[in-house]
Amino acid sequence: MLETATQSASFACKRDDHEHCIASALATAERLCAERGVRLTRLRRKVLELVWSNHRPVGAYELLEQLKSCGPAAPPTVYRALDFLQTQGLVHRLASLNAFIGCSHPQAEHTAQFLICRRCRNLAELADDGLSNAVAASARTVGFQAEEQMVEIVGLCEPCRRKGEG
Amino acid sequence: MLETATQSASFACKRDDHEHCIASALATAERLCAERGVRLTRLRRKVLELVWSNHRPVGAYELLEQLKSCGPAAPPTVYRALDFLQTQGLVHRLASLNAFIGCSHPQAEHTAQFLICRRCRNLAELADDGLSNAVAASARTVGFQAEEQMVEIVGLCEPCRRKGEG
DNA sequence: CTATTGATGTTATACTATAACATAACATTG
DNA sequence: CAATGTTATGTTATAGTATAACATCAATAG
Ligand SMILES: [Zn+2]
Ligand SMILES: [Zn+2]
Ligand SMILES: [Zn+2]
Ligand SMILES: [Zn+2]
Repeated sequence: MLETATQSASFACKRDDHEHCIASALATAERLCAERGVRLTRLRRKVLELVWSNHRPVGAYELLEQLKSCGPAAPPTVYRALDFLQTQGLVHRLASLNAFIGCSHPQAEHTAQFLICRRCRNLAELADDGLSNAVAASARTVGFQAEEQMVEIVGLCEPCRRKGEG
Repeated sequence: MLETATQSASFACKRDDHEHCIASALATAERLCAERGVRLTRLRRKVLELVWSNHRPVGAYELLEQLKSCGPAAPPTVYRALDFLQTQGLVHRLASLNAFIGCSHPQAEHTAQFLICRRCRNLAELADDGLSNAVAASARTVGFQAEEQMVEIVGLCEPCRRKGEG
């Protein structure tokens, strides 16, 4: 499959595909961690599964509640797992929501942009290299060397736009 | 003075100009609030002054401590003032830092981008309409209608870049 | 096996933000 | 001015987010 510069996820995922979408994310994570020689432990795997199961930006304490159903868990438990998953590029943190979301293409290095629908609360991840370059270029005009970008966009996704302002 | 699409502030402000820079921000705020028929009360004005005095992204509880030196103050005191100032476009909130900064050109409608130096912790505000349009256009490619943008860029400002990685 | 390292458990605490209700200041108007 | 409605502030409590510090456990490596 040819990959375009701009990829999106989550808005596109139908409810029916969702089990597959979780399984696929976990399989990719297993593979990447094996390749990298890092340990996707049961706990970390479980947290990643929960992140994908929610299928929308989810807070650390929400994950904690869900995690408690399979054993004891305290805040550091979930934050440590999330730190690992972020380091491995398997989840992203959304600064404007204090929430986490599974990365939809963790196999590729990318700077991501996030589209947050204010109506249905769903999220899509872009990896628009052109946009990312434009951001870096804009910073460079004032002599600033960009290293990390946080681009989070709030608005209406297509389905919600069709349904009207509601 | 001709204004270009991309404006920057804060990195450019020398320490010597800083008193003037605070006074000017307060004067502009007074004028804008008068024009709009909203009340820049003593408390709100004081909070805005503190935001500018710090001259870098500053947390609500830092402001609270500073505010306590002129009377009683609790968290809601400072958060309410900040809410007002944000609504009037006089300060911006930085989602990635949980911090606030004075807007460097509150007289004009704009979507801002923020450059955060990881070394000196200073911040510059851009208002690059071209970039803002590029962000909106990128969202539109997947049918998303952008309404609010959060663009926060971490890296090295020019002076810090010259001084080396440190 | 044992030393070393990395991962998890556990408790406490720091930091960020808002809810809820009481009081005070300000504005309108009769 | 007095009565009233409205906006702003004071005050207390609590919700929500994240990390420090230290103990224990599990997985390698020698
Ligand atoms: Zn991603
Ligand atoms: Zn939507
Ligand atoms: Zn601004
Ligand atoms: Zn710097």
